[in-house]
Amino acid sequence: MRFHSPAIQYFHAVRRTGSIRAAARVLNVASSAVSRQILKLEQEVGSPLFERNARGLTLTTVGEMLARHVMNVLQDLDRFRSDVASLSGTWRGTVSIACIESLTESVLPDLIASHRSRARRVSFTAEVKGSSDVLEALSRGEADIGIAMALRHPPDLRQVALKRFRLGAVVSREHPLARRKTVTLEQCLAFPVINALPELSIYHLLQPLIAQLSETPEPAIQANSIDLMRELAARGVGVAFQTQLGIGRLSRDSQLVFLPLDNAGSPVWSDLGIYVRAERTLPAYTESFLQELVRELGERERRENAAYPQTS
Amino acid sequence: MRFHSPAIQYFHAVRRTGSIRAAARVLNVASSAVSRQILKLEQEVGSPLFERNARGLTLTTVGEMLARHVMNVLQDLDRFRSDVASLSGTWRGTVSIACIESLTESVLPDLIASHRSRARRVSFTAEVKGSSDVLEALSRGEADIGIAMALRHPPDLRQVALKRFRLGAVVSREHPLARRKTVTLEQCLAFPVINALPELSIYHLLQPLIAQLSETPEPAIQANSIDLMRELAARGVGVAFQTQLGIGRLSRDSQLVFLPLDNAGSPVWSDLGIYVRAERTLPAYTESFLQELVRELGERERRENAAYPQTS
DNA sequence: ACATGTTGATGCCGTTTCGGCAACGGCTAT
DNA sequence: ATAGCCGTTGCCGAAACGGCATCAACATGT
Repeated sequence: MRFHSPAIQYFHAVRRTGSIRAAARVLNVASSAVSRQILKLEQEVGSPLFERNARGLTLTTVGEMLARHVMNVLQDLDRFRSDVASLSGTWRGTVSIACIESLTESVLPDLIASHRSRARRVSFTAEVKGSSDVLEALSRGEADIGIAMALRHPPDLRQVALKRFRLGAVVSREHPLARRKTVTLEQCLAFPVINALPELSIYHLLQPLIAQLSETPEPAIQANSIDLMRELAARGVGVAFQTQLGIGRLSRDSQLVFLPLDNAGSPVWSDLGIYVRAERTLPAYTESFLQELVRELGERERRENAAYPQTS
Repeated sequence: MRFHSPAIQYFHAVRRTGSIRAAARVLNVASSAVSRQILKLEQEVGSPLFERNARGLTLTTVGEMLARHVMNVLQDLDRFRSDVASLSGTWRGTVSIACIESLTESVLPDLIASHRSRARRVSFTAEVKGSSDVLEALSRGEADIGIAMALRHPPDLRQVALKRFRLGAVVSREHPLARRKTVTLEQCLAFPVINALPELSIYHLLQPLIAQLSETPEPAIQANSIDLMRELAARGVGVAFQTQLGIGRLSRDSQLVFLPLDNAGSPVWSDLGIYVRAERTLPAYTESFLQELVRELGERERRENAAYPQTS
C-alpha cells in the first residue's frame, strides 16, 4: 500500500534521521536516490527545505511547514489503513505512547495488559519522558498519545482530557506522620524530605508553596526518579511527594502510606493531561485504547478523590 | 507543486466526476492512464474502490474511506501551499462558501466586499443551497465554509459557531400589523400568509407552531425563495416569515417592517450554524475570512437582539 | 431488433522517471 | 595530513507512465 510519492516518504525519513545517507540506509535505497527526491521537492516547492550543514540536514521554515503536511498525510494514511483493516477483520497496529513516570507503576501496565488480552494484534510502544518532552515527542509525530502534566500545551496538540489528582506526602508506615489523615507542608518539612529535582514536574508544583513558607527547609535528599523516591520513602529515609497514582500497588502492600497535602485548608492538585496531535484523526485501534485510557484515569480520579475527601 | 502520486489526483477526479473518461477530460490526460491508475490503486489497497456501473463508477465502502483520506491530503496540501505563500508575501487563494439564502441579501455580500477590498488576491466561490445540501457539500469537500440552519450535523463536520436570530413576520409598512412591536402567530394568520415550502428551513421552524394552533390557517401563497417572499411582502400581498438577517437593507429603505414573532410570551429562535470539515486545518486566508464571518454574525446577533429585546 | 453512443479495460510503444553504482568536492576530527 | 563523514552528480539499466487504437459490455433511441 504505497500510493504516495516516494518523495514524501524520503522527506519524512530525512527529517527524522537528520541526514540523507542515514535515511537511505533506513529506507534500503541508495543515498543518491534520496538526494535527488529531496532536490526535486525543493525545486517544486520553489524554496530550500533543508539547510545543509557539514554534519547533516536541518529543516528550514518552509521545511517545517512541509514536515507538518507530510506528518498529517502519513498519519492519516495509517488511519485509513486501520479503517480498511477493521473492515476486513484484520486488526493490527501499534499504539505509541509517551508519558511521564507517574503512570508506569500501575495505570499504564494495567491498561496495556488488559487491552492486549482482548486485542492481541495491537502492540504498544511506550516511552517515559519529562512533561515537556512528552509534548515535544507528540508534536514531532513520534508518539500517538501523550500523558503529561497539564501545562500550557502548544496549539498543534489537543487536550483530550484533564484529570486532577491530589498531591500528597508519601512516608513509610513507621514514620511519625503515618497516623495522620492529611498533612501540611510545614509538618512535612519538620522531617527529612526527599525532594524532586527540577526535571520532574512535582518540583514545579511544590516550589511555589515552599517559597511561601517563612522557614527555608533544611537540605534533604534530591532525586529525579519517582521510583527511587518512593523506594527511599518506603525505607523510612524521609518524606517524598507525589500523586497517589504513582504508588498504587506498593501502598496496598502496606509498606507506604499516602497522606494528601493540605495547603491552608485546601488540597494541592496535580493536573494530568492526555494529549494527541490536533490535526489528526486517530486509527480505530488507537482511538479505542485512548478511550479506555481516559475512562480509566477518570475512574481513578473519582475513586482516589473519594478516598480522600476535600478537607475544606 | 505536484509531489503527490498521480493516482491520488486521478482518484479524486474520478470520485468527483463519477466517470473515468470525464475525469480524464478534466485532467487533460488519456482515459487509459486514469483507468490504469485506478486499477493499480485497487490492487495496492487489495479491494475494489469503485463499483462499475454501465453509466460510470460509484464508490464502494473502502472507496469512501480512501476518498476521505485523499480529501484530507489534498485539503491539507492547499493549507501548506497557503502557508508557504503567506511566508513569501504572495497571498492568493480561493475561499469556497456554501450557505443558505438568508445570507445573500446583506451579510455575505458585505463581508466579501469588505474582505476583498483588503485582500484582493483572495477570490471567492459562493453557492446557495438548502441547509442539508450545505452540509453535504461540505462533507464532500466541495466547500470550505458552510453556513446553514443548525440541525444535527454529521460527525465529520465541526460547528465553529452557533448564532441565534429571532424569527419574525415581514410585512409592508402599510399593512395593518405594521404598527405593532411584536406579533403572535395567530395575529398573522388572520391575514393572507406567504408560506415557505418544505425546502426552506423556515418551514420546519414554523410548522410545529402552526400545528399547535386550534384553527388551521387559510390557504395562502407558498414559495421556495426567500427573495421572492420578501418582495411579495413588500408589495402588500401578505405576511412573510424570516429572520431579520434576510431583510437588512430593504427594511432600511423603509418599504418593509420586521415584527419579531411572539410565541406564548417567548421569542421564536432560528439557529444559524457555521461549519467546516472536522478533519482539516484551514489555509490562512480561509481561516482569516472565517473569523471575520463569525465576528460579523456575532455582531449582527447582538445588534438585532438588542433592537428587539426579549418580551418575556 | 438494430444502430449508435457511451462506458471501462487492454495491448503496444515511445517517453519520462526512478534507482543503483561510482566518483567528486567539501567539511570535521584526530 | 589523513581518514571518515557528508551531499551531489554523471552514467546507465529498469520500471513506471501516458497516448493511441481497439475491444466488449451496456444503455438509449429509432
